[in-house]
Amino acid sequence: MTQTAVFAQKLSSFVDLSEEERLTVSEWCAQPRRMPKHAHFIREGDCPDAVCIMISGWAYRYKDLSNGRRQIVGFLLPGDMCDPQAFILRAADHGIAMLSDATVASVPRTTMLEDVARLPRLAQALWWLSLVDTGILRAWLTNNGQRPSDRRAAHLFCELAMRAKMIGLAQGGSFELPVSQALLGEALSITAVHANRTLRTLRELGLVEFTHGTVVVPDIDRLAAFAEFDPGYLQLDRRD
Amino acid sequence: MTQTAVFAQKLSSFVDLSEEERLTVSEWCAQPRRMPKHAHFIREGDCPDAVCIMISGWAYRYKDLSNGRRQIVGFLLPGDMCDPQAFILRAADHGIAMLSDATVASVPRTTMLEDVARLPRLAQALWWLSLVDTGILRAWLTNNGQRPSDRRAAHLFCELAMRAKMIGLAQGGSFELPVSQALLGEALSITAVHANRTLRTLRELGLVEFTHGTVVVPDIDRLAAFAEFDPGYLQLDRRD
DNA sequence: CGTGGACTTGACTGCTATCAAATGATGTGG
DNA sequence: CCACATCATTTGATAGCAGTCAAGTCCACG
Repeated sequence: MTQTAVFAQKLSSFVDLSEEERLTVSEWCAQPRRMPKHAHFIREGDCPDAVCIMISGWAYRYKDLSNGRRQIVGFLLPGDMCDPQAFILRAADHGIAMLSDATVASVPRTTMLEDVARLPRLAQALWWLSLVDTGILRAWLTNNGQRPSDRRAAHLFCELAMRAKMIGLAQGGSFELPVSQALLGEALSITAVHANRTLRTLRELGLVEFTHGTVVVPDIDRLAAFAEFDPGYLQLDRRD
Repeated sequence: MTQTAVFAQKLSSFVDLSEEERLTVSEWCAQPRRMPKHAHFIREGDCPDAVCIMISGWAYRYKDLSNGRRQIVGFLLPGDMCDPQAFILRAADHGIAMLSDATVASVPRTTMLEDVARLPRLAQALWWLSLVDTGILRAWLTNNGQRPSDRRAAHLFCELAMRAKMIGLAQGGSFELPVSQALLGEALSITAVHANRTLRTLRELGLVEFTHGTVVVPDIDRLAAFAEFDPGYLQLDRRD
C-alpha cells in the first residue's frame, strides 16, 4: 500500500469505509509534513489546534518529571493518530518526539469536527482507534507494574513486533526499532544500565537480539510464552 | 444534583447540551442497576453488548496475570463511563469490580450508536471523556514507573481527592475511599506490606491519614507539592 | 585522529519483595 | 456474651532486584 493509505487501511480494519469516507480520510493525509529525527512535535503544555496522523517513521509519547526522570508512555507507528488532545482543545499532558525521520499529516481541529459530524461512522472508527490506544496503555501499566524486567522487555518487543508486522514494517522475525537503550529503559521504567543487562539476558536466552536499532526475534511464539503476551488488547483481528 | 444527573453534569463541563441531548443522556441513565460490593461487573474476555455509566458508588478496573499478580488500572467514580470496550464489540481486555454497593446504568451498544450518530456533539463529548481517561492512564504509568512509593501514593491520593471533590463526594479535606491496603498496593504496583509502610510514612509526615476507608488530607497543597501533582491531565476546568 | 555518544561491565547501595508472625477488627453461631 | 473464623493491618527479619556511581570500550563522525 502507498504510505498515505496506511491510515485508511487501519480504519478499514474496523469499519467498511464508504467512498466519501475514504476520500475524506485521504484528504486528511494528503499533505504530510516532514519531521526530522529527534524533532519535538509537541511539548507538554502546548495547545495544538490540529490532530495528527503518522504517515511514515517512528515517534514516541513522553512525560517529564521535575526530578529529571522521564516516562515514555507510548510508541507511534505509521497509521497511529498522534494528538487527540488537540481535538479537545486543551493543553497537551505529554510531549511527542520523533525517533526517526518521519512524515506526519495534520488535520485542523475544525476540519475534523466537521467531517466526523457529517460521517458518524468515521467518528466511530476514530473513537475505536483511541480505545485501542487506551488498551495499550493499560497493558503497559500492567506490564511495567507487575512483571520482572526481562519479561517486561520481552512483552514490549512482542507488542511492537505485532504492530510493526500489521503495517508491513517487519520482515520475517525482525524489524527496525530506532531507539537507544536509554529510551527503552524510559519506556520500561528501568534505568539505562539495567536495560542493558536486561537485553543481555534476553540475548543469552536466545529470545531477542537487539542491536543497532534492529530487533531480531528468532521465535516469536517462544518470546510470547516467556512474556505471557496475549495480543487481544491490540484488537488486530477484525471480528464483525 | 440528583444521582442520575452526574453523568449529564460531567458531559456539560465539555459541551453545552441541547435539550434533546440532555434528554437522551438522561434516558441512558434512567434505569440503573444495583450492584453489590465486590461484584464483578465484567471479567476479562467477556464480550458485553452495552456501555455502562457509574451512577453511584466506587469501582475499579483490573488486569490479572497468570502468576497471580494483578494490576489495578483505574478507579471509577460516579459519572465515569465504565466500558467502552463494548462499544467496539470486542472481548474486554480487563475486568471491572465494585468497591462498594453501587448503581450502574447500561446503554445497549445499538442505542448508543444510533444516538451518537444523530447527535454528533454527544459523540464529541463521549470521545472527550475517553481521552481524559487515557490521560489519567498516562499519569498512572508515569507515576508508578518513575516515582518512589511515598510520592506515588501521595499522587494517587491527590488525583482521587480532586475527582471526588468534583462530584461532591469530598467534605473538606476528607473523602471515602473503600479500598484495602492490598488493593491500594495493586494500584500502586507495590505489595500490600509495602503499601502499609508507605502509608505509615505519609501519616508520619502529616500528609495523609488513611484509615477504615477514609482518606483525610490536612493540607492538599502540601500533599500536591510533595507528589509533584499537576491536575492538568484531569481536564477539570472548562476552557471554551 | 580526536571527540562525543552509545554501549558494557563492575562494585556497591538501597528500595522493595518475600516470608513469618502477631495484633486488631468484624461477623457468626452457640 | 463468648468462642471461633476470617480478614485487614502492622511489624520484624532477610533476600534480591534494580539503582547509582564509576570506568572502560566501541563506534560514527567531523
